Amino acid sequence: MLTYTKFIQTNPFPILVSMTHYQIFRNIQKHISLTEAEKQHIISQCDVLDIQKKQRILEQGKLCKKLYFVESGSLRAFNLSAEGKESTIMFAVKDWWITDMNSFVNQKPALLSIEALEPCQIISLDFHVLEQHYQFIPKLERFFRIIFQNAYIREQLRALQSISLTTEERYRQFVENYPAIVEKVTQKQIASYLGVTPEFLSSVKKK
Amino acid sequence: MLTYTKFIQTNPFPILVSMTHYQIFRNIQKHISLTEAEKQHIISQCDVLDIQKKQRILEQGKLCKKLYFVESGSLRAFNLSAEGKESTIMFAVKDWWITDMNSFVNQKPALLSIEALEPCQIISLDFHVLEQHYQFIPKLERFFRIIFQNAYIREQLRALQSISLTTEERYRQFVENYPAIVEKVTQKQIASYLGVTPEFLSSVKKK
DNA sequence: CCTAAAAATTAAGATAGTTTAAGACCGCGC
DNA sequence: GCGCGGTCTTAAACTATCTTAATTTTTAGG
Repeated sequence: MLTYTKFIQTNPFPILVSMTHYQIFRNIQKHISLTEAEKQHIISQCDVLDIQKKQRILEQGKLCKKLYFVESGSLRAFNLSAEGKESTIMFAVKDWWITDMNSFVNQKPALLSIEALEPCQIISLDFHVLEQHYQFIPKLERFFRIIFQNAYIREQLRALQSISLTTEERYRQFVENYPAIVEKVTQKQIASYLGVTPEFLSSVKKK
Repeated sequence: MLTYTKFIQTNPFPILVSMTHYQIFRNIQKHISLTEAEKQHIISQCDVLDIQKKQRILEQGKLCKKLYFVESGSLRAFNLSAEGKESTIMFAVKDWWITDMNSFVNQKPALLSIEALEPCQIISLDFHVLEQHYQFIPKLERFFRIIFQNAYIREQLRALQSISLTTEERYRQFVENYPAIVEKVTQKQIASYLGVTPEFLSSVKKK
């Protein structure tokens, strides 16, 4: 096994910077532990991107080749229907993963566009690079097993709420569960996440 | 590595039955490969259950300790609201996994009851046993990573459809995506999956 | 084969949500 | 400091969906 010390001795890079300042590693290490060498290896294969407000990192209809982690800022993933109606699928704030997972995993055209709500720093992982990481750092399988497990649980709860609760109840739940998001997004975007018109959400809130 | 032949020679069990007749291993081996010894190990820690129509394997409000795989038959997972309204979260037919994942993973009270729609043979995996399997057969992390990844993709698509499509469109999608399920369940249950009343679904179908 | 119970259909009146349109209120670039 | 575009609110008319209840059809069990 490649230890930290051994890595330093054999390090092809002149300087080994500790990776602890990256939020992404704090995120990963909530579930598995990584050596400094592994972190160095991972980050060396990532792109760290600064993007502006309204900039899009994925365009509906294209192939999605990247998985994104949000170091700072916030983004929105949404679908635009043939009739021009936007439906927000998810918001991502600091410390969240985001992509069009179906497009990323199955290399199908994206149903979603992803757009920055404010200036963001994000880390992008390429599809093929991630597949290699799974081979060389198998504990990443465990990490993403847990990530997807939680994502599945969240989405299933959302599906339940969306078929069983009234709009008012769903709005309350949203505000309660995601207070950090409520502060960053417009009411129109919340409406498009709940699946109602902004006018109707406005009238629901009045009560 | 423990091969099949070597396993027979050292097998503590008097008879080694090939496990290929279990659907669950065909399911697992869609994504990873298992040795006969590993299959034997896994199955020895499972319960294979035969349950009758209408029998419940999970009751809303209780702790869910098991993950289920459907060898044959079909089941339904649903939530019963305080007002007495049933919402169907998922159907599971042959070759599907089913449980209240939030309850199973986080050991919280179940939001769902799970009930057989017909006589079923199911395989049940205990929570703690699965955690041990992850340790001793790490490739199971990969298997469930893929399973949860697909489950997440499906649920996210469902969430999108439920906020963006009309009832008629969602009904069409359901029939198209799950023809095997449509044949086994009542229209009332489909309505409760789509989040509409049976009366309304009936009137939608008339057109 | 018969019957009771559940499911499906139909229809009328009530509620939830949309559409359209108008006016008030920003925040931002010139 | 002005004007422009996007957002939020309000309201009226319209459509989708629910509720209730009655009627028919299907199903399961003895």
